[in-house]
Amino acid sequence: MPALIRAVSDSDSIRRQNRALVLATLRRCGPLARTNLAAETGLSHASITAISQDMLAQGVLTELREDGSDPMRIRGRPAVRIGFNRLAGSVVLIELEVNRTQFSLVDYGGTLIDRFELPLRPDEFRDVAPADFIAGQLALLRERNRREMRALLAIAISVQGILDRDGGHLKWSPIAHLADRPIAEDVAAAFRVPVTLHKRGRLLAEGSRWLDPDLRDASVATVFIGSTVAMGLTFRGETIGRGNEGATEFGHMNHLPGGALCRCGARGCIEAYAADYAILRAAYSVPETAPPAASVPASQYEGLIARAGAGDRNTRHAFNMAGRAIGYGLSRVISLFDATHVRIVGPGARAYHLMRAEIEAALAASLVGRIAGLPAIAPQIDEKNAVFRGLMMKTLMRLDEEHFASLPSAAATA
Amino acid sequence: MPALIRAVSDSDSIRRQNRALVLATLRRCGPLARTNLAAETGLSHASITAISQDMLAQGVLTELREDGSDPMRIRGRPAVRIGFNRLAGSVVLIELEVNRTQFSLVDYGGTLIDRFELPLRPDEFRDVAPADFIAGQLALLRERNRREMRALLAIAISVQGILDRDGGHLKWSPIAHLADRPIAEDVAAAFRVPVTLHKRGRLLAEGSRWLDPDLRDASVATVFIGSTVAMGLTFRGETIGRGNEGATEFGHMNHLPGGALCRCGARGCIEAYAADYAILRAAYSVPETAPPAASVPASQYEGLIARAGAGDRNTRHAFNMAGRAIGYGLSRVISLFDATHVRIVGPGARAYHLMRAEIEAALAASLVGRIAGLPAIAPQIDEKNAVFRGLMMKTLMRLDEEHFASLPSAAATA
DNA sequence: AGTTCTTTTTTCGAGCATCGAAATTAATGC
DNA sequence: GCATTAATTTCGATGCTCGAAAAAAGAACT
Repeated sequence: MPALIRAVSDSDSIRRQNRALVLATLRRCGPLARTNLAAETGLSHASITAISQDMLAQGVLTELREDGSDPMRIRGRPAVRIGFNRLAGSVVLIELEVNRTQFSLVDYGGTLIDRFELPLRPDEFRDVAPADFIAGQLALLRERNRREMRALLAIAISVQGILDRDGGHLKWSPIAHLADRPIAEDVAAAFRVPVTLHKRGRLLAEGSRWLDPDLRDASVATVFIGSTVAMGLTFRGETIGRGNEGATEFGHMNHLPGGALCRCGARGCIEAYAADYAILRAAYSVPETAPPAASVPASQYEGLIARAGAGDRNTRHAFNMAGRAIGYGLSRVISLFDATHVRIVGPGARAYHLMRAEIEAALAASLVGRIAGLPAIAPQIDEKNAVFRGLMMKTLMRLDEEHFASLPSAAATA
Repeated sequence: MPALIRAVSDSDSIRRQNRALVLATLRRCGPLARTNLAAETGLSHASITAISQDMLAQGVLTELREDGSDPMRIRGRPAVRIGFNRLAGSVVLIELEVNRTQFSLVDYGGTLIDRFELPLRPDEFRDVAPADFIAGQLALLRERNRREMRALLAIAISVQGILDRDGGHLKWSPIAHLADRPIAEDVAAAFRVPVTLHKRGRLLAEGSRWLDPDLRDASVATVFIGSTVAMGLTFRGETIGRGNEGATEFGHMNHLPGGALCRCGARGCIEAYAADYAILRAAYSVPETAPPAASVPASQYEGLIARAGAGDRNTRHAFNMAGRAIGYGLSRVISLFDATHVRIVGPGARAYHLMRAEIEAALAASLVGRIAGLPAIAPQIDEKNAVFRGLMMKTLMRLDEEHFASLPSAAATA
């Protein structure tokens, strides 16, 4: 129930909402016959006919001609499934991370058309404006996919760091020289499509919801542990906060006042105990006030896990401290929002068994943990695509809602 | 944008939404002429006429005949203002607190009709079922207000403690013997009206939003400091979470692992540093592992503030530690949700000047505090009515939305 | 007292999206 | 070729909003 910022409702808003409902259902279930669409949405068959005719005429949806033999069919008129018209448009999804970046071109149906990945030099953005870097790569993408890029409808960029309340501007980022540079505006101006920035941690939550159906309507805290620590929260199936407000900065939530030195410069952040560099530091008994390593290769992190597995006391202790930081962090989170599920993702998921005892102990020590019970915690090893998936679904569903659901009726246009 | 749990939209939902819009506007602005109502809601004059005629006929709204001379009026047809029909129904609002309880009878227009307050014995609910206690007081209220109680539409109860996810059941409470007893069900059965439970901390946030127009659309953390510590969060003008899920348990959020002993039995809760009993304990150098005092009289707490003001080192230190706990707690909260405003309410608001430096230092030490800037923090001394106000607005607006906005049209009935 | 002006409120017809029920379509089975 | 079955469309009704024009209710002016 929106509280005060209500809008007038009229036949046009009904139209938009029901069209959006149809599109959301197709995103969730894949192509469906009109009959199933009616059952799934709760709309009458008559309305589904009207809506689908309209959107077929507009080229938003398309009928799937599946002449492939269908041995299961029994009798009656065969169902014709309807799905997204892949030609309706395309979007570019960009993932900017500390040392790599990935560009993906996806059509309206969610099919990957082209993709490439680049390493990112630490000083990349010192000399080149981020927007120019992106524009350059997009030009490349356009070379290779002229047709699809002509139908470009949106560009969405996943970034790490702190966005301002409107989500249009990066105020701080672990990616060097990236914060406080105009990105969305400049790219939007060059390509004449809307450009949105998204916080990586939230996309992770969004993405794991799409990858694991159990989580779809649950309240989930998705914790990424790797070279940073991040969290996305969903609440009964909705990502918390609209837009980019309310993005969580779990990694830089304080764990111990005046504690270990974090890459962000503050003391006692969770990240300063649980990120890869923190484990490295503790495992080799480097003082926790020592400046963090610039980066920890994946292989080295794996090595630390192995060392702990082999029984090395210092390394085990390092992971214990990490678990304690994560656990108390989670206990603080559930004091504010009672998550029913916790998913640990990223490289740190492989070290979950080393942290588990401390995580559970910390949660059990809190009032909410005792009363409401512990959330179901599980590592999720294979989440490589979660960010991409989240970015894609978010972007496509935004198109569904804001663009395609509100097209004027085809009849009116004709 | 609701993500997946969408509902079909039809002309009936338009009807409901626009009626709810009209009612919400009247709650916000008070009685309005039809013309102003149209301007304020964005609905056409024609629709406002239709809607108001309908709701006048149903007795939901009523025309205010204000024949009082109106020297300001210039020309033209005089405007007739429309307001809530006070006879449309009434609600009982119950505030259960650790040592007192208050019963208020309010009509649909929000006018207080009757009220009484009782002290609550610590063992009150050991011998008497909470529902029986409440039913007894309600019977009394009925004696005194036969007419209004016949039109009773809802009972809403403010409680302290942890509610389950559906908000129907109290799982833990600082009020002795109150948790895990059937309350809502039994009272509902006895009086045949819906009974809802509300967490006090959230009502505080809801109420201060209504009392301070600046906060109406802001993201606010309202912190209560007194015999307990509690927090309500609003997010761009909406209370976080629907229903009772997501209720914050700020007072029992961990501050220091293994720290001071809290009334809840856990160690290191914020409350164990910042509630009145914690100040008392620290001011007299009682070990922080000593069991908390059962209750601290208001006068004694005032005495502690005075003592600190007079320069007593131990007491000053006690308030500093409290500020530190609150400050780090807030820094953790804003790492998850960037509040723009913080309001300190309750008895502790009078001690704000003693805690302020530590609160601000803690916030400034966090990444989010540094990057996004500190929220505007201010004590709000006079909040006596905030809980009542929040409870009332929440309950009446719920009636607006769920009951009166969805009545079938008067024409259809006739 | 009557007329003009101004502002509020209502009336009227059109537009549009939904719905239920009935009709139509396109296959299978015999 | 004809009955059966299931998917889809057509049709008329309903209910809500809206814009424009009309009606209502006083104040101001002559």
